[in-house]
Amino acid sequence: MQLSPKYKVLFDTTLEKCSLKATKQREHIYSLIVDKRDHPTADEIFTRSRQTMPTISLATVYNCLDTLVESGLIRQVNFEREPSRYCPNLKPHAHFLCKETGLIHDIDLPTALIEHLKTHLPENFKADQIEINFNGSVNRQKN
Amino acid sequence: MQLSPKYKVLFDTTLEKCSLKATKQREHIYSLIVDKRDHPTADEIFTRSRQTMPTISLATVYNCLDTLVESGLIRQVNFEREPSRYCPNLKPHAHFLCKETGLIHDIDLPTALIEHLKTHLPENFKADQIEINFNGSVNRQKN
DNA sequence: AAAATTAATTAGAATTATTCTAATTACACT
DNA sequence: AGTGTAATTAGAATAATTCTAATTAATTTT
Repeated sequence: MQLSPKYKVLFDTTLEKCSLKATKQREHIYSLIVDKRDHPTADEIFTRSRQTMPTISLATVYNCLDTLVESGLIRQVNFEREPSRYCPNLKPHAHFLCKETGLIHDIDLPTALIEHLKTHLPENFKADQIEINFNGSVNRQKN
Repeated sequence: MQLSPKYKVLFDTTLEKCSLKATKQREHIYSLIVDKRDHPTADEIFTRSRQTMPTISLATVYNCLDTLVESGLIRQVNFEREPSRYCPNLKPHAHFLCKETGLIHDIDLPTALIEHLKTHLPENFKADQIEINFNGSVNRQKN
């Protein structure tokens, strides 16, 4: 609900750089995604945002999410054709969807590994982005 | 439209193994996907299938595609939230979506590399599947 | 500061891919 | 031939997202 100085600066400067306005709706939605990093859907974000900003509309949520994704402040995460989810982690990483819990986990991957993947492309192929999604289950740790 | 013996056997034995029936609609749809490997959508498959099987319904196309995916005869390919596409290539491979042409290309990846990716998962994470999607552009080769 | 311009938000309708429902058809087995 | 089960079918329903047109907010120009 309240962005920490670090994220506030990132938010302001990033939007500035894209000549987009740092509106209160955009900041509110961004702060929700930064605060609760459970990869929420647009609808979940809509519900959460109305708790403290009851007049916000679903269209605005979608608009703001698009803006945040385009500016590079958040990433859109898609598994199969499920509703899109949103993630504030900007480090290169993959995602893991646990089929038991439905939870999505960030998986850190070394940049070198991601670059290595690109070497398998034919030479006239130029990749802007790589998306790596794991499906599986997270086993409870023995104790 | 007519499955080669190799694919016909694969089709029959795979469905048999899953105790599913090798109906003419399923075979027809499978043959279209094997024949024209351009990663068609359900709707494109529906249009193509009606050319030689005019009574087939869209629901059947979806049902057959589900069946073929579940039996492992084809793979479902999803980019962002675009309509699902279908692919008969069963070797482990990634996909590359060219933003200029909209075409999807298969990218062969060594099994070892895919296995290597799994080593970056926390040890209690067990992956059933990995999906790797590239976005970018294919540059015309200089000549 | 008022007026004008532009961008962002809003509510609700529209779209689109997909799934569901209920009825019919096709086939395998007695 | 009759019965049971699975598959197909048409059309309705769903759900996520996008679109439209009107309003609001913010910024720049007069």
